[in-house]
Formats: sequence, structure tokens, C-alpha cells
Amino acid sequence: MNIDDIAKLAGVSKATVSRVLNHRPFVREETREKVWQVIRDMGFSPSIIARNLSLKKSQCIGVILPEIETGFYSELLKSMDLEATLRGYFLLVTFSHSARELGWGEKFLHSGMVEGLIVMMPEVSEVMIKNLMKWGRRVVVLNKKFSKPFVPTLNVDDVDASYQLVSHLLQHGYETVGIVTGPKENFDSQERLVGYMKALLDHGKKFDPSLVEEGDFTEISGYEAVERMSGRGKLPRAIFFSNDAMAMGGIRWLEKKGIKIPEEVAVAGFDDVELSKHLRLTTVRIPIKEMGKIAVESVLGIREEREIIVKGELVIRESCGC
Amino acid sequence: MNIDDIAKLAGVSKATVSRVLNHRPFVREETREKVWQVIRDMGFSPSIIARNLSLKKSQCIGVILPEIETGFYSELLKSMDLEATLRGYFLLVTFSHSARELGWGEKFLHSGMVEGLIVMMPEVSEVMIKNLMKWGRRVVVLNKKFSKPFVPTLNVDDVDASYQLVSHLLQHGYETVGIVTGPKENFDSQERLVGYMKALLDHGKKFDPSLVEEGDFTEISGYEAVERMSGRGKLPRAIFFSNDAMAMGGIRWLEKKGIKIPEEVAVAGFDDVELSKHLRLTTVRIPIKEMGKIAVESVLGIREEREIIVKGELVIRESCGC
DNA sequence: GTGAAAGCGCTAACAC
DNA sequence: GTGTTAGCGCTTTCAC
Repeated sequence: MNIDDIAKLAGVSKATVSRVLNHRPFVREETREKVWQVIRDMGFSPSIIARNLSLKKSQCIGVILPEIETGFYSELLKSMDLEATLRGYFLLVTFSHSARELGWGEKFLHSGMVEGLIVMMPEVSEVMIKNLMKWGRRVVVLNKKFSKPFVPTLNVDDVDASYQLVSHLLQHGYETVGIVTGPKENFDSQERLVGYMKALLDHGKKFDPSLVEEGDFTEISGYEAVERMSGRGKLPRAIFFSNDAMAMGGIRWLEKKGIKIPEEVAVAGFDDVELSKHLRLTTVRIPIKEMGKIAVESVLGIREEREIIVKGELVIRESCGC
Repeated sequence: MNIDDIAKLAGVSKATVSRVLNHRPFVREETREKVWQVIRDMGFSPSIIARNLSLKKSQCIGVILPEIETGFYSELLKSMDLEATLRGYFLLVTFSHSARELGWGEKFLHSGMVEGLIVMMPEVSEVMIKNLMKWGRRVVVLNKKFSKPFVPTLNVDDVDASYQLVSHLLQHGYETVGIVTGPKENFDSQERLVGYMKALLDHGKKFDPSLVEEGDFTEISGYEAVERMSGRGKLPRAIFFSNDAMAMGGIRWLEKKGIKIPEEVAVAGFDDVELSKHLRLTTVRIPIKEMGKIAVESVLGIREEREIIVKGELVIRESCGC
């Protein structure tokens, strides 16, 4: 069953059926109604493939996902899906491994299967991106900073986000603010530490190494970090955990010791995961929904900026007592 | 640049170019070489869209992802990507929300954008699936059991997997084996508990409720569960945690108390996440790679079975002392 | 071996 | 308003 069959059954030409299908004007109301009737009766749905060939588009956006998954990228993918679907686009997804091994660039970009490509691979190199760009399609890179802006990128300002959060704590008047960092070698962790130090500096506090503990982003490590901090003397008046999971571990330890939050120790996290709302945890939210939307808009050429940086958003709840 | 241009440049007809592109026989070797030469020189890549229209296929498999993501589905998606790519297919991905709200069934299935659909939504209903099936494309449902097999499904045998694991511990001679379950209302958790009880029964042990603790699949909950277990008396000789995260929490607690693993308490988990290897944790692996492969084969009609059930795989490491 | 020509199912000028 | 027709870029049958 194709557009010709419908045309015959409705007693019109296929041009008219096409007009009706695409809600174009210049069709008499009664003709339109008759055509719809036949379309409904026949349960007809036009072939997207033929339509795409005719229009020379694919309605597909390619997405390359990183090999290792933290949940962050699933969320991002979800918000991209929402935006893409709203705009009538499909998401063609693959993982970086397949992308590299199996000539994704050639297969997808050059052959016209996708109109643009969103790349989410922290380990991507400038050369790889340039290789992908040579097919003449739009490419957008997420969560990766290059020294020169040769391709549109979209990043989160981690330094600013942790600066906002720690400043908030300091402005509230807390004398001592400790930090539980992620692994030393982790880039995000480093940026969050920088934001913390910058905030201290700007508020006339001096950096106290005894208020810094290293964790590994797991719940347990937050638990143990606070325990160590406490073992070294008095706990700081407020603790900034470099992610929510560690904050949760920290809260468990504090609660177990009967230490009141936020009356005795204020607590803040980073990420705003689902659970944080229930725990009333003050934290910073990465605007994932916004990022997905921006990525899609950017790959579709609706946005033109070279380097897009989104700010984290302070989420103030009871755990910081502010 | 299209197939006609290449044909002209190579001084042949487009039929010949098509034969060369598709590695068909009946082309003189020197003609073939000349055509390839032009294709390479021009950096030509045929339009997949046109090819698909001509062949009446789309080379796309649709995948519906669940709204909530546990990491399991990302892994599954990754293995499906691998298999699909190997078979020359693309994965068109969307999330259940978009799928429902925006008429995915009609848009994707009926319009011919995808040749089949893999559905991963734990909350999917029989009616929804039947609705999707009416477009005449193959549909495969993962991780969902229906009372009647009206659609091909692919599931993990959780009961069997935990049975295997607990049997292994019992066969090793451990007198008492405790369990830390997931949330009571969780279906997977229930199945794992059933496997545990079945193993006890088959090995002539009686079920001791004091050796059962409930967790919530988080690391901390495993930690606390063992603590509670210990508070109630002597710890069992071996503990089966219903997932690896809880096992890790349990291990942290035991190590902190200086209890030797596996000499004093043997430990086993479930899932075989990345970290488990490093911790030398005995566990059960869900064959995600195999599942992804099967799902793709099934949706492409390479497999015909109605109900596919895959078995978990015992991964024996040092933590169980066997 | 190779080429001409007829589709695949749709869109969009252009004519009426 | 509606129909005719020429593509979109490829595959494939059938002559030669």
C-alpha cells in the first residue's frame, strides 16, 4: 500500500495525497477529508525512506556514546532523545568502539545516513574529530575541551559550580568548610577542588589542608572520609562532598554518630542525583536536560556558537542549613 | 556526486558501478579496478537512503530504553550495538517516554523506518506490545515475563543463577550460609531469594530466618546488613549478597572488623560488575554480551524461539574460598 | 561482461 | 484546487 494506491482509492492524484499528508494548503476541504478518510481506512503510513530520498535528508542524528557508562550519559541521551523527537529527528546511536573499528565516519556521515553527529567520548582526539568533520556534516563534541576551538563543544563549568556552592556556605557564615574530593587524578575532581579553593580565597579564608580528604566518588568512601576527618580532630562546620554519593556516605556516618545535620555539621554534595531530593541534600545540578537540548540544536545548526559552557545550578535544600 | 557521475568518469554504466560497489561477480577485473580507482579518487560513498529505498529495507533496528537506568541497559545496548553493527544494521534508539507520547509505533514501525523493535521497558503491558506488533514488524521484549508467550521474550534465569551460586557454597561445605536480599518488593530480589532457599532445601539445610537481612542494593545497605547480622549473634560462615554493590559494602565492614575473607567469612555477590574482578569477588555474571546478540538475532528473525531464557554464569574468585 | 531502462515511494515545479 | 511529470540515487532485470 503506497501513495498511489491511496490516490486511486480517493479518486485524486498522488500529488494531492502528498499535500494532505503534509498538511499543505490549497486542497479543498472536502477533498482533504475524503483523502484522510481513505488513509485512515487503509491504515496507511507513508514511507519515511522514500520521503527522505526525495527531500535529500535522513532525519537522523548520530550519537557516539563512551565505552564506560556512569549514568550521566544515559541521562544526556534521554534528554537528547526528547529534543530530537520533538523536532522530528531520530537518534542513531553507537558506542565509541564500534564507531572506531567499523568505519562509522564513512558509513554514517558520508553515506548520508545521519545529518550530523554528537560525540560523547572523553578520550576522543583532535585528529579523530577532524577525520569525522571531513565528511562535511556538523559535528558537536560534549565534555571535552580542546586547546583550539575547531569544532563546536559543549562543556560544564565545574569550577564555577563548586565555587557557587562553597561561596554559598561561606556567605552563610560557616567558619570552617571542609571538602571531600574525588580521586586526585580525576579532572572533574580537580576542577571542583579549584572552585573550592577559589571560593575560600575570595572570602578571605585560608586553605587548611587538614580539612581536605580524598574519596573515590563512592558512597563508602564518603563515609570513611568523614570518619578520618573526625579522627584528626574537630569536624569542620560544613563539608562539601565532590559528589552526592559521597555526601550520602558522609551523612550515614554523621547520623550514626548522632551528629545533627545541619545544626552541628552542614553538608553539601554535587550532581543532584535522584535520591538527593529525598535526603534534602543541598547540591549542584548539572543541567542535563538543557545540555541535551543544546547538543541537538547545535548539531542541527540552530545554534552556531563554537564553545558552549553551561553553568551548574545551585540546589539549596535543608542539609546546608541556609 | 552520485553513482551516475562515477559511471561517467569511469566510462561505464551505473549498473556496472553498482555491481562493483556491491562486490557482485560478472565484472571484468580491469573494469572493476578502474571503477574502484574513480570511487577512491572522488571519495565517493553511495547514498544509503537511496539504496534502502531501492531494496525496500532500512537497515535500522529500533530500541526502546527504559526511563530509569541502572547501567545494565547501557551495557545491553552496547552489546546490541556490536552485534547490529557487525550485521550491517543501525540502532535507532528512544526512551519509553518518547515512545509512548510521540507515536513511536506509527512513526517508526509502520513508516518503515525500522525493520524491527527491541523493547526494554520493565513496565510494558501486553496491550502496548500488541499495539506495536500490529504494524507487522518483529518485536522482541527483554526482561519481562508474560503469562502467555504471544511475543518473543528474552529473560535471565535469576532463580537458577542464585541457586548455582548458593549450591556452590554449600557444596564447599560451609555449614551456614546467610543472605542479604534486595528490597522485598523487587522481583529480581525475590527470585534470588527463591534460588537461595531452593539450594538450601536441595542440600538438606533448613532455612534460618536469622540469616536473612534485607538491603536495598546499595553499598551502604550491604555494610549495614552485615553489621545487623553480626549484632544478632555469630555471623554465618558464608554470606550471599544479592548484588555486588552490597557485597562490597559487606566486605568493607568485615575488613574494618578485621574479619578475614574467606577464612572466617566467605562472601559472594551477584552481577559481576567491573569492580568485582579487582576485589576478587565470587559472583554470578549475567551474560549481557550474549543477551545483546540474541536480542538482535531474534529481532532480525535469525532466531525463532518464543521464550529465550539465558542462564547466569558462576564466576568463582577468591572471596568464597572455594 | 556490460548497458538501458524500469522501478522503489515520495516531493515539488509547473501546467491546467 | 488539482493533476502531470520529472526527479531523488540506487538496484536489478533483461537485452545485447
